[in-house]
Amino acid sequence: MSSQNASLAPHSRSPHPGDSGNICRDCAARLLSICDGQPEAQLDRLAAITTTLSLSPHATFLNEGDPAAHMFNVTSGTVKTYKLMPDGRRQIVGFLMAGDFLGLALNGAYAYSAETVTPVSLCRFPRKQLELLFDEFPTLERKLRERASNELAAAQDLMLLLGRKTARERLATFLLLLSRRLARIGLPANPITLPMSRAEIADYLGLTTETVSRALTQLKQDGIVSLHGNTAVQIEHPDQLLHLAEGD
Amino acid sequence: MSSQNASLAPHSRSPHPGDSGNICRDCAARLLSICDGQPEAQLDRLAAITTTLSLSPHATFLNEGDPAAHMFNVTSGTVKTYKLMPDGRRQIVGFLMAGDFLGLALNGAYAYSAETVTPVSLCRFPRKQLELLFDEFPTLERKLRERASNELAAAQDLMLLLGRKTARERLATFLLLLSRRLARIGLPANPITLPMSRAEIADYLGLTTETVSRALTQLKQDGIVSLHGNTAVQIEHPDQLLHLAEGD
DNA sequence: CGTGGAATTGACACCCGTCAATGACTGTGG
DNA sequence: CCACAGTCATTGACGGGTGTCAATTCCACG
Repeated sequence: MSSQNASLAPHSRSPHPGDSGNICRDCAARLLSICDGQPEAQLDRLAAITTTLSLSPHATFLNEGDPAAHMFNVTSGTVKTYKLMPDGRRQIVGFLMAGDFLGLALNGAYAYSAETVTPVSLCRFPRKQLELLFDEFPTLERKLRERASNELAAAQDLMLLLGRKTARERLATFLLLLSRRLARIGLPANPITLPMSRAEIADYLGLTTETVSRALTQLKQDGIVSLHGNTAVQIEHPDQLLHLAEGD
Repeated sequence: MSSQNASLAPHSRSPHPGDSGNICRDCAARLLSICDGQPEAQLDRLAAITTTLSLSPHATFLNEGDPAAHMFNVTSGTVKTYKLMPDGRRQIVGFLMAGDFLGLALNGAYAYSAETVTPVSLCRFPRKQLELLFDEFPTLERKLRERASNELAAAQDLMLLLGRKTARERLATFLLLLSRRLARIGLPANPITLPMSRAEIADYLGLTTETVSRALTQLKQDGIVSLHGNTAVQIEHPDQLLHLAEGD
């Protein structure tokens, strides 16, 4: 049951002659991605193997266990990557935004599934061809290694969260992480606009939607945050939120 | 309070002339590590910047937040990497054995602390010089990227465990992981010899020692495993253990 | 064979999950 | 512009799994 994905809508804008630039050189997410700092010549080569896609929300475009034929770069929107247990329990292992790379493979198969949260645009690279480019351009491989290291560090932070933090602390940590992340990609950091649902937050934090809701209400009642609608969260006391997140 | 570590005992066996080989070429863990498949010339260069260390158990040799001056490769024994919260809560993010690489940095600082579990020997590389070697030998960087990818996949498996599995399932998963890991480095896979204490298992699985103990007793009473002393665990029904680990 | 730390076991409390009901948004159609 | 429906979020009552605290028992080591 791979790719039960009706709304995948490839806008195959492969580079064509007559363009003033190429899709990589003009990429809005370039400075955020592994393409940052790559010389023009390499960008041209990269563009030649790139396909850009636009997906609607809630589209599964990658299934855990499927042969890892492609790698991706998110250029806009939010993607969730997750793992499922046979009985349906779900753990979201990452929310990916502009500049983030995905397509991690283990023995040639994807290690997780991926689904869009919002409308998303991404670049798709054939895995084999991208690996060949790595051989040619070590700076690209360097970028990817650095990226992998950062993700590993983030994963370990999440392990601490999942293994040792209370529901309240998890939510506080999450809000701060998201705030910083949004800032990095140039979106407002303080009235945070949550791209994802409570259920998705819960699956990321190892909780239930009810517990997320209760924890959020509690933060609101403590005056640490305020809510405006379901998706806007204003952090009223960043310092208190930080203390909460770190558990002291 | 960096390196409050009395038992660090560097046996500085830097390479010296007259040796039949170099410390990397003769390394017992070479085939398991990032050094696997590297040509002789690169191993010589690597050996030139390598210091080997022998540490006794429970030695902290790396502190979260300290400047990341070195990177390490475990050649024998078991190391734990962990993160601490201000109030003392601990999450072990990995047990590292022969062939494993550590020294992950975030903004030039270590992302976790590391402590020996058993007697350990490791190779230490100055970070700066190792990075220079990466520039020269892309195959080395490739190895490291692959390693980082694998660790990321392992980290995500652990996230699923920490976020969604019951105590019983966590322990089952742990025993299977450890069994496979021991096999890979050439140690017996079925009567598993646990290098770590119950408390360390607990800090890895996001539980308490009491819960680990209870879960283990339960597995024993179900006839799925049997215990011989505190450190030997025999898996009687690998299939049942596997089902348990996956939650069905 | 004795000693001390580690592991196990027990009693109990509490946080969070479960199940269920209510309430609040969003978008659609009258 | 409003009414309505459907989905999502919140709130409540309750139970269970795991943490906490304490007392044994076991085991490795001298």
